Amino acid sequence: MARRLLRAAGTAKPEQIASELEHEILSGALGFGARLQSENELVQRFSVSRNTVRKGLEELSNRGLITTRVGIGSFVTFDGKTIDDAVGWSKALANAGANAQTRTLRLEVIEDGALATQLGIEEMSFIALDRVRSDADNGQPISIERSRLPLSPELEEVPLKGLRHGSLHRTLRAAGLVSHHGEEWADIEMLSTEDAAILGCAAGAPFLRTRRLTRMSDGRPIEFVTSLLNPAHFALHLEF
Amino acid sequence: MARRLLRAAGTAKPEQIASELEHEILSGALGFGARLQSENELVQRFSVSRNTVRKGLEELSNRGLITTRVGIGSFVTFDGKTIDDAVGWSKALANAGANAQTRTLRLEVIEDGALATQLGIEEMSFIALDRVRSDADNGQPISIERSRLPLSPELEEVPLKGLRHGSLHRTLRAAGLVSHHGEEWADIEMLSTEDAAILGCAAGAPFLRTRRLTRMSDGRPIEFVTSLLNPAHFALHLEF
DNA sequence: TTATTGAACAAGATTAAACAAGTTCAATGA
DNA sequence: TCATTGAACTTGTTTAATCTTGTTCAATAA
Repeated sequence: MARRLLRAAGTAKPEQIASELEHEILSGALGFGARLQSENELVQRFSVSRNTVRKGLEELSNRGLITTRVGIGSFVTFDGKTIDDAVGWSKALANAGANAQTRTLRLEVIEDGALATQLGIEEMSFIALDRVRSDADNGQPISIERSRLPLSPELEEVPLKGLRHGSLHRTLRAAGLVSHHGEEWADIEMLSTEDAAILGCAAGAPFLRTRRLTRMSDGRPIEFVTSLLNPAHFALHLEF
Repeated sequence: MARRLLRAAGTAKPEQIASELEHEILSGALGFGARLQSENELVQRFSVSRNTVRKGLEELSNRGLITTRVGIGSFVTFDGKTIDDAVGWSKALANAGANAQTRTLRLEVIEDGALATQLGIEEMSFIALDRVRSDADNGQPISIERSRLPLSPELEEVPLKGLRHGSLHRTLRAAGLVSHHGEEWADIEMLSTEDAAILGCAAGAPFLRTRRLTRMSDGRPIEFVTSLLNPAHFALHLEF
């Protein structure tokens, strides 16, 4: 809850609770129809009084996210589309409204001690998923995404069976890996010769590079993804 | 505390208290979102009256370091690492830990119908504030920031009197213009010859460009700022 | 004169407790 | 088998006490 508290710093407790639960709903961790924890359970979880919990739930009810029924509990009644492939904090927008095609470059298990150290975990095995995105019209590659997922029992079958419906987000959700908070970096990188070959650009061309690390609510890293975006096709966009 | 008191000897008590607390905030002892001691606790800590404590807190609030809420307390709302005077959601981090110097290129009132149209407002007068940031060590320019603020009665004196404490954030805060939400875009721009001359780089060099629009809670635009950041010195960083 | 104090009261936030009322489910007994 | 009971859960509602900051004002000290 630490991250959420940061965002809601200086606000009243009911607002912090509403913010935390709203995030779980909008991120899809609590899907349509799901039952929230009972008020007494929330009392223990947030270490507040029941009155305070109830004010938070009332706020969520006012926002149209949940409905509450006597003797039963509170349920998610928000049917809006949850944002696929990550939370709605920063998205890369294609300038050309072109449809993008995705091609998988590789999907396998790798060992990466350096990344494990960087993430502060012991597990050195990762699922490596490299994908290249292309303009559906002319077939020109416009971005590369390299995902690294710490290998967990829930994900062991992924390299064999592939992604669920071709979506990494759905695969992670099905495995119970829901992103809660994280970090993103954005800077400029000059293309290496290998990447330039994949992307059909000149080596040394400046590309927008984003690196994103998402974590679970307990801080365990879920995914580290590095994207190379053709600046002619992409800009980063963020609403706050 | 002894040293602090010595340093602030001869100044008013509220100022001493503000100075002491400011030091704790700037040093990181009180991080973003942290709650300050209650006023009654501060009364005991500094052995002054509550009115005096409150004056000190009011001073900190004016400096943009804390916000205070009835029935809850005072909270640190100063991020400490924001490169520009803005909300602490996306920050450009200098790779070199160098201190940055800021030089004002211009501060005047301009007319910009295109921008007014883009922002969806009728007022075509803006305060234009262009600043260049330089490495304090070697004096090399590393970024340009161009702010455009819709001219309002509260801001009419700014071009004449300058910024409050040299800070745009404090000036806006004093004018009651508090940013509530907004948008940001980030992409790559090749330097124009004029910008290249200011920045001491070659024309056509790829720079990180961010454009940010902040609005008040009622949707009125407060500031539109375009930044050009030297990719050798800056990366964008976002926590979510 | 000015800064500071001390005190009182208002108003918002939070807690803790008690009780009412709706739901579920298993045990009970005819 | 079937209806009933009752315990154990749920949310709904109210109350009082205690914490917080907001505001005002007269007394006091430098």
